[in-house]
Amino acid sequence: MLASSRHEIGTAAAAHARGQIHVTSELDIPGFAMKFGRDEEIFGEGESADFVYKVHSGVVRTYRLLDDGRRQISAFHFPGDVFGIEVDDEHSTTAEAVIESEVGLVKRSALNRSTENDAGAARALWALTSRHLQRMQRHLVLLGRKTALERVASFLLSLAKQEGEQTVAIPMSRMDIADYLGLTIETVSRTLSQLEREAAIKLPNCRQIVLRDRGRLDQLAA
Amino acid sequence: MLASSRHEIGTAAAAHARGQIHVTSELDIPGFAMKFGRDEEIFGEGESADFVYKVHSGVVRTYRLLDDGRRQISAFHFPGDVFGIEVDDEHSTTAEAVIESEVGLVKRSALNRSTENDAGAARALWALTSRHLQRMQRHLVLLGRKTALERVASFLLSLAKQEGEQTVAIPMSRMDIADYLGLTIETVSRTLSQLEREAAIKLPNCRQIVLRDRGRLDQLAA
DNA sequence: CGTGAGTTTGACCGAACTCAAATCATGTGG
DNA sequence: CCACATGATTTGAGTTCGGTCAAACTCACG
Repeated sequence: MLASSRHEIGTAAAAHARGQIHVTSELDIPGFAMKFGRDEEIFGEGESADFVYKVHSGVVRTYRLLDDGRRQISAFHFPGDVFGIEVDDEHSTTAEAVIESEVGLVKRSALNRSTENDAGAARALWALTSRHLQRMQRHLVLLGRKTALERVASFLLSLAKQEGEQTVAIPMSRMDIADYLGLTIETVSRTLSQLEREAAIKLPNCRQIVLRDRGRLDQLAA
Repeated sequence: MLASSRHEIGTAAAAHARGQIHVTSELDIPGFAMKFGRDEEIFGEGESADFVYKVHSGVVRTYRLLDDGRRQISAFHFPGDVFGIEVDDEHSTTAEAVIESEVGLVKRSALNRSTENDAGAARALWALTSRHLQRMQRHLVLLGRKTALERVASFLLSLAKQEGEQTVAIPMSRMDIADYLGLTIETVSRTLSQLEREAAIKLPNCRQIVLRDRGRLDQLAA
């Protein structure tokens, strides 16, 4: 149940202060980009929310931690996804790179300025937040009402949608999947094995999954 | 596991068309108010999202339904809470009155108009959505990582915060609580009984709970 | 190759679920 | 006002799904 120990190499804000940045332009608001290594923290829960982030490449997880180490990953963010938006001054989750990732940053102050003049920008920001909310609501059903088999099937399909391919690369560890689906790594592993026995998928190795019977998965995803 | 049958007396939009409305002003945007009886539907998932709603009195639940009837209540809305905000044209959840409730309505078109001119209004709308998102994230942890005891304790405390009193009125049924916490009614009931045996609470009747040892509840809520 | 983290598998356990019966609450008609 | 009918809640007994603990396996890296 305990989340594995994570090394905190530094936050985006800290690295920014250290000058480890690559300037670029982003969206319609100027920003810059940063690279984060595997498991590197992008921002921490409770930290000052000075930036909004966008995945350029790689995968990012955002999560909340309970006192005793139980972890709930609220979302994985893929290229094109924006994350770290907050109304309050503090981040309500921690964000880490799942694999080496390039992330675009926009200063929140700049964003605020532009939303005060530009109703379109304001609406875009709201729309992003609202999409997050929709994802959370779907996730809520999954965590509250679905079986392990259904959770894993839903997860695989959502990954497949990301990739569109027949064979899906799994960028995250079993621990990440478990903490996202509200299961243990053993249950995730067993469920994948079961799906393979049922010939719904094939797993050549633990980071690669071939969808063999998408109908079966769709049925399970409900 | 099946949600109990619900009678659909009509939607807000339909009633509006029938003229069953009480005109009033709401927030900084003019709107009107409606009364809904126990279990009456306010809007349905997939229906056109023509209004945004605010609880004046009573309690409202919003939920999603799976094909086979499994239900996940995403939130209870109490007086002062705004619900039914959508970016898309369709409601992503169903909303029903838990008890007789008076609800304020604002036309979305009016809201859109005002957010295009007024950056403050736009930000207020975004802030509301963002608060919903925060609630969802906390709920996510509860559904994914907490035990039945912890879920029920968290729920009681959140109700108590609504009321601020020592003795808490429970407006919703065990079924509602179960579908909110991702449990069964039997588990909810047993857990409440256990908390009573532990002297953490007292339940004079099934719709009334006295908080006896808030420290214990806080500890469980983690 | 050897080492160690990550993953899979096995055996067992326990929290929550299911099914069923008893109890409580609420509203209705006599 | 009481007695009953109906639905909601509680309690009980037994089951099961997913968790825990432990061992075996895999694979990437030095």
